[in-house]
Amino acid sequence: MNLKHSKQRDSIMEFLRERKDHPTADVVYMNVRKTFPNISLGTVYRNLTLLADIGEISRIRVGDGVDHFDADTSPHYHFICKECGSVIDLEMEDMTDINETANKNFSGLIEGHITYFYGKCGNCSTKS
Amino acid sequence: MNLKHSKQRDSIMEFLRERKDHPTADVVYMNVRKTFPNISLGTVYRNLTLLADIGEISRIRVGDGVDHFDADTSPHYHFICKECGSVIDLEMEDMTDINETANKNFSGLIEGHITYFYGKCGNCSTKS
DNA sequence: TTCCTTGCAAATCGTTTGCATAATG
DNA sequence: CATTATGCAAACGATTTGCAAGGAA
Repeated sequence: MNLKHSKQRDSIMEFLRERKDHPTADVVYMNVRKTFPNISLGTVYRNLTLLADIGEISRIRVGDGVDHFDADTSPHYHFICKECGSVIDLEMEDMTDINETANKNFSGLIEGHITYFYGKCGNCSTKS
Repeated sequence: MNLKHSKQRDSIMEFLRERKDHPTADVVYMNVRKTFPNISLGTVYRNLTLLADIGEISRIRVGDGVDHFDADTSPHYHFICKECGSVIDLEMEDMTDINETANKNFSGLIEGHITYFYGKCGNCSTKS
């Protein structure tokens, strides 16, 4: 894959890096538009997909029907608040051992797992 | 919620119960159509959503952009093959303890987790 | 000058919904 | 009869794609 520089892509990366709340494509679009008023949603999607493909960012699917994106590609777990829907990083050790547990009665080959936790975030659990 | 009987719904449930490969709405539609040629996709979606809401079946989101459905509502983990995309039940103990692990450095309240494993299924790992 | 990237709009995909009619209790 | 369920088609939201024009190497 042959890449060329693009100010739009840089701006998307930059925005993603300064946010730790895993924005959606639309949120990226809204914000990058402050710098590039003419950028199109298509361009945002194209770049997010490209960046995810080359491993610069990661795509997070938490089952809310919308893809979230994260500039932090280091392995870590996510928490999703049932109330406000926010996606939060969790500070906990990696559970690579559960792959082996899962492999015990399995005929194929387990290479990894995706886990996310849900409940109420700090904000929403005090309010109620 | 007030329910009335419907042959279409019965047929959907029946089909789901005899399959353990977690079919998508479209697959359900294709198959139930053998019995009810005039059934509409809308009806299939309506019933799958209804059945999932009342807990008769469960909706599985594995990040492939399509919802899968499972007549087995008992808690269990799933495996998704990277090659063929099939969704397979795993026989392993429940890992409720990881909720507490995750809660340690977290300010909110963790109520549960969703985990799925990925890799190559028995079929696809022998072929390659 | 090559060919990657963009903006725009149309298209696609999975899913939902409004409406008039049919089936159920 | 009162209501829920259906079939159909149109509507939807998120994402992708074709194309002609713009920008980087």
